[in-house]
This record gives sequence, structure tokens and C-alpha cells, in this order.
Amino acid sequence: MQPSKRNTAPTRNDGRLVIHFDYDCFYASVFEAENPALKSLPLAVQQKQIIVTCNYEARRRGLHKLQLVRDAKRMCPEVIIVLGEDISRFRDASKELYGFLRDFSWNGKVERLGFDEVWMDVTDMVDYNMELLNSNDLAHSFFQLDRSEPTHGFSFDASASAGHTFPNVSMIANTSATRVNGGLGLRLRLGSHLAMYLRHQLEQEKGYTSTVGISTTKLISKLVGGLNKPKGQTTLLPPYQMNTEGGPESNVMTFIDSHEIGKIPGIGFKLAQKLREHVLERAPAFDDGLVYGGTRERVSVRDVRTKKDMCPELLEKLLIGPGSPHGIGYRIWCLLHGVDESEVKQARPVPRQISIEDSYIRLDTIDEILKELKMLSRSLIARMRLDLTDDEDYDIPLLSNDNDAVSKFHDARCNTVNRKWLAHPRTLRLTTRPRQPPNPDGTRTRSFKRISHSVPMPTFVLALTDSVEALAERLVHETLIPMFRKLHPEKAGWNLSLVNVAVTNMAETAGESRTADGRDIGKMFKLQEDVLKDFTIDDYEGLLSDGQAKVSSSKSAYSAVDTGAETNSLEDLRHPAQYQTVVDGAEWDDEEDGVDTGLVCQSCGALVPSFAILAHQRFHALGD
DNA sequence: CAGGGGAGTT
DNA sequence: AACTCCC
Repeated sequence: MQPSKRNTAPTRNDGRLVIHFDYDCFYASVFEAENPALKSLPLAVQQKQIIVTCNYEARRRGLHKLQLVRDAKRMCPEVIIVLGEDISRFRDASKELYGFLRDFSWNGKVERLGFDEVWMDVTDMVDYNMELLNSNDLAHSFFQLDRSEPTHGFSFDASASAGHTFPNVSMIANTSATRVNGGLGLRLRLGSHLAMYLRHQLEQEKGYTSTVGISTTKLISKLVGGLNKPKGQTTLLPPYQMNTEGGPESNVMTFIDSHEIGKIPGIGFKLAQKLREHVLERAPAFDDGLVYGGTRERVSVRDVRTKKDMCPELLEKLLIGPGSPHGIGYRIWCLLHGVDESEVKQARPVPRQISIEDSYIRLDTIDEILKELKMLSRSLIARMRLDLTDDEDYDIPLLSNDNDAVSKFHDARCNTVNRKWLAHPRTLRLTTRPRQPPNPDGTRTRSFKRISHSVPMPTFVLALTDSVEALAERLVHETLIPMFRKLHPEKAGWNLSLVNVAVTNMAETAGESRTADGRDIGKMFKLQEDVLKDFTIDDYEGLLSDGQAKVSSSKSAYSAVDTGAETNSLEDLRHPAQYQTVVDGAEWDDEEDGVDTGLVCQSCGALVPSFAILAHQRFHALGD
């Protein structure tokens, strides 16, 4: 980057419309939805000795999240406390609400974070409805929820936004003004009405209230939603563009600048501490303590952004460390300016990993280990069957002319095992957290370091006809105990504070293109976005020297990837012509099968794991 | 590491 | 395999 452009703010791209949902006090709401009588009473959810969350009746009486049960009872003796250590009901409710919201989406870009947050990219819905507006009568508008059904939707007043705004002023209807910036003001307004409609649906149909933010990125929609909790929604008003000479201040900058640095999603504990240390020029006292030796401890986004010599390169130097991605300096630089190009990800059909863990005060005998591994294995296999299998029935209607299939359908119906794997894990991992041996002086250093060992997934676990119990037994003795010996070769002397058993590295089996909701189409979209992203990044470097004219080049990139030729060359990039994809078989009979999906080198025939392809290419380049 | 997850990167 | 981030 050129020295003169060091402090160039990243360019905003506000072409999207993103809504962020956060269900109000989710765990408590799950119990209230099951038993509505609880709604009018103070209710708290307990895990171990902690109130993990409580409803607003309880908060009115002084209770709060992460409070000791004892303190909560003292403060509010009437509080109703329910146990929430079994999280399955929360997981189920979360999936149901997620599915409910996703059914409104046109593009499938609906992403969940944890159990209680969802982003929706509704750009296509909003832009479609922008075209339907009658600019002479915005107050009587209709939002169409289905492109092929003009009457399916809701009426709304497009001359004002729904819910709260930041800044907190009512948006005065001004048609000529709203058309600047590609109509951003008006588009946000439509987004706010769609958000309001979806919140009402969520409450009416499912009984859950939510707090919502509306903006153009994941970052800003999530942050701005936090302004009106609970049961509120907030839209960040334009102008969004950075301040130019004499122009108005960007509301994005105004909004994000005052946030504590550690409150920005993507800036976690470690990064926040490093940034605070740099700004304060000394070690910060605590995570978010306010005062240290009488001096100011709070470090805001503005403090970091305006610190002397601040630039992407400095951030990179400051923040690079083990586990942190390269390019983090530029990413954080963008976050400091409220810029976040990350996409709302499409729904994934199956999870990337499933893990079960438990923590212990003391775990130091092999008998206890055996018992715990058995428990964890049972849970894990049960979860695998729940989350990685599908009912075979779904395929039958497609073959309904086939008599065999029809009778098979009935067989399957009567059979308790009529499921099949949507994906099977290729890797099994055992993780432990050893407790530190005591120091010479008797004190104990607390360590939360984990160690792990992975092996190819033993395929017998996938036999759906065997009982969970029998499979767990076999898994422990044949696989997990040997893995444990590898992690802890000593006969004794260890003491564990945590054990985790996980399956990862999922291989999707049959039926990847089964349904019309289009995972294949999803992949094409993703491919295009990747190209667009790469193009935009290169483009960004090239354009830095003249600062402007971002949008038009992004658009030309988009039309370029629309052609078949471009798509093919993209394939070539991802799978160099020299390599052929190894198709991972759907069989898992009993061969201790191919562990890693990779590519076969067409030069030497070697099976090369994906991560080693570049190295392998270099090998040939040097050798030849 | 509240707890018991989950997603990503090098 | 270890680390960082999110809830």
C-alpha cells in the first residue's frame, strides 16, 4: 500500500439489506412458550450455580444474567427457578424458529449464530418491492412476500420507517432525498417494515419476541439492534458514506466510534487486549474495567482508529499471533470503520462437527475414564443419528410409480430404522484438558489448554441397525481407549478437568441435489460470490490510488462471472487441471476407508490431500 | 475459563 | 493439532 494512502478509510458497499434477530432472553422464553402462565412471573434459568438468563419480570426485580443463584434468591425470594442444564429443548426451539424465518427467505441466506441469533440477507426481497412502490402514494404501499403471488404480503406505510431509528429522529418523507445513494434511505425503510412484519409473525405464530437491527451488513445490523432491548427494532439511518469535505457525518462512523473496542463482533478478548495495550501504551488492567490507577481504562473504537500512525499494516503487526489469520490487520481496519463485507451464509444441510463434552472437578482413574467415555459416546451416537440422518420417506414420492418403491415405503414406515445418513463423519477426535500439577510453592496455575488426538472414523458406528448402547461400548474399547493412551501414555498421575468426544470432517452422502430448494444452486451462488470477492479485493488494491469509483467496477465483475466461460475458468482455479477430484464413496461397509478427500495428481498419480496441493505443485515445479 | 456447544484459521 | 472467535 502506498504511504500516502495509509490512512485511507475502506470503501463502503451498501448494496445489501441485512436484518439481525436476537430472541429476547431466549432460554427463559423457551420455558414461557411451553407454559405461558410463567410469562407474568419472575422466571430464571439455572445451570450449575449460575442464573444463565431470566425473564424481564425477574429483571424488573433486580435479577440479571450470570448471577449466582444464591444472590438471585436473596434479591427475589419469589423467583421461579428452572433447571436448564439439558440444552436439547433450547436446541429444538432454536431450529424451529430458524426454519420459520428461513421459509420467508427468497435466497436462502439465513444464518444462525448460537441458539438465539439469526441474520437474514433480504436484499432481493427489498429490491423487488422497491420496484413495486408508487412514489406518489408511499403511505399506501404493499410488500409482496412471494414473487409469484402478488396478493401474498402485507400493507405498510413506506413514507416512514417502522420501529426505532438511529439517530433517534423520525424520517421525514422526502422522495427526492430518498433516491440518493441508490435509494438507501427508502430501501432501509422497506427493510424495517419487513423486519417488523417478521417479528410479529414470530410472536403470533411461535410466541417469541425478538430484538432486531436493520442495516446493510452483518456487523452493523447486529450492533444497532442492541439499542432498543427487549422487543424492539432499530434501523441505522443514512448517510452511511464516510465524511467527505463539507459533507454530512457518516451515521455508521458516529454509531460505531463510541463502542468499547471489545464489544465489536470479531474483536474478541485477545485482540481487544492487544489493542487496548497499544492505545494506553501499557498493560490494560482487566477485560473491560473502567479505571486503572486513576486513569481511563475504557478504550473506544475511535481511540483505536485515531491513534497515531494507525493503519492496516500497523494493526497486522500488532495483532498477528498463533491461530490468527493473515490479513487480520486489514479486516480489523475495516471493522473500525464499520465496514464488513462478510456474506450472510446459506443454510448448511448438516453441521460441520458434533461434539459432546463434560467437565469434572477430578477425573484421575481409568475406571472413571471408562465410565465417562461411555456416557459421552452414547450421547454422541444419539446426536449423530438425530442430526446427520434423514427419513428415507422423502425420496419415495418421486418414485411413486414404482411398485417396489411403494412397498419399500410401507416397509420403511413400519420399520423403526428407516433413516439414512445425510453425511458421515470421517474423523473422530478425543480432547482432554489436563489439570496443571501443583507448583513447588503449593499454588496451582490454572491452565485451560486442551490437547487432542484424531483418528479416521471407525465405520461400524454408522450401523443404524445396532443399538446405541452396543455401538458406544465398542467405540470406547476399540477406539477411544487407545486414543486416550496416546494422549496420556503415563499409567497414572494425570488428572483431567474436561473430556470431549467429537466427530468432524463430514462427507455428504447421497442426495446432494435431491430437493428443489437447491443446494446445488446454493453452491453456484457461493462460487460466484467467491469470484466477486477476489475481484473486489484485487480491485480494491488497484483503486486505492484514486480512492473512488468502487461500485461500478464491482458491477462489471458481477456480469463477468455470469458467463459460462468465466465459471469454467473458476473451476480450473479451484481444481487445477492437473488434478482430479476423488469421489468419496457412499459406502462405509468395513474397509478402513480413504481418510481424507483429496485430489489425484495427474503427473505422478499420488493422492494429495487438499491442504497439500500447493506444496505438491511446487514439488513438481522444482523437480521437473 | 458460567456452561456446552459451534464456526473458522494456520 | 492448536488457537481464536461467537453464543
